[in-house]
Amino acid sequence: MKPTEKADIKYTNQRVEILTFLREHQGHPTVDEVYDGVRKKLTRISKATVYKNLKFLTEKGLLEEVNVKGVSRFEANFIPHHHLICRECGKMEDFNSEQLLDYSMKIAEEIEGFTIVSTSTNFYGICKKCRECKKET
Amino acid sequence: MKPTEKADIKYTNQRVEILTFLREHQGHPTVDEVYDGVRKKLTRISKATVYKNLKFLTEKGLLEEVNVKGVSRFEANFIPHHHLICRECGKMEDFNSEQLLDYSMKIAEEIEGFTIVSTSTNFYGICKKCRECKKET
DNA sequence: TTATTAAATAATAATAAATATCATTTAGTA
DNA sequence: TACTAAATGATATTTATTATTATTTAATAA
Ligand SMILES: [Mn+2]
Ligand SMILES: [Mn+2]
Ligand SMILES: [Zn+2]
Ligand SMILES: [Zn+2]
Repeated sequence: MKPTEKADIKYTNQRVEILTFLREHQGHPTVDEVYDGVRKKLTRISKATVYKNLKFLTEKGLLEEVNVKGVSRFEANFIPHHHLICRECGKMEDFNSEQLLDYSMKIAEEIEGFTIVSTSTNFYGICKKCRECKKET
Repeated sequence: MKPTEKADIKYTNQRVEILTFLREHQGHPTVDEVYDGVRKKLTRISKATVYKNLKFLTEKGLLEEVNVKGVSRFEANFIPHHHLICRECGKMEDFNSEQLLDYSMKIAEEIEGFTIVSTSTNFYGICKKCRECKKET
């Protein structure tokens, strides 16, 4: 693990592989996708360990849990960004717009009762693939 | 149910009560909160019916499922709006900003590969209650 | 480098959440 | 009012998640 990395945790092989996998796969993988991915390196890893560590790493602030259409997914990208979400298939892509972040944070300053520290905008629609599938029918 | 309402569905007592409850409780209730709320009117309603109908009404476009900190919640407010989300307790409040919707939709026009139909911004932070709790410790 | 030890793991059991089944009831209609 | 497809309630089943525990391991210091 990078020596620059904060977090006072034990970097076990299992945790390193989970983090590495998520950092190399920016598509917001599910629990099962993480499990299958990590198993290629650590064939004996238990699914309970994957569950426990996804939860643990999320609590420690090294991961974020997101949810699309009822399915939990995990995010390792901590650079503030937005998401394009397909209402059809649940695909979730990163989308960057510094100006939208700035605009939202400016608006956040006006909000009372909540102390806002970050924002993220979801863009809902239909992805290219799903749009083409629908045309065919 | 309002005669103006679309949706070609059977308006059973159970469905009417679920929709009514969610429309009268804008705080994004969970499955259990819906179940408990609706049971005050329909004491014999089954939990399976609540699950089935929340899913059904979501598919029919009369409800929306959201998720905060791994917990499913339901939304009956279809007027485009934003959310203030407490990272501490998971509270989720509505927040309106027409200008932010406009700004986001303008940006959405530039996006390729996705056809965007709506946007919503999440403001993450800490609510008043949680902030005061933390001060005390 | 090796010994020590608290924490993490694998395997599995236990819970909780969600869905499926099916006999009975009901909303919508004719 | 009678008919029928669909919905319900009760419960079984499945799936997702968390807890338990004997064993292993990462981090620390001798
Ligand atoms: Mn992302
Ligand atoms: Mn809302
Ligand atoms: Zn899609
Ligand atoms: Zn709070």
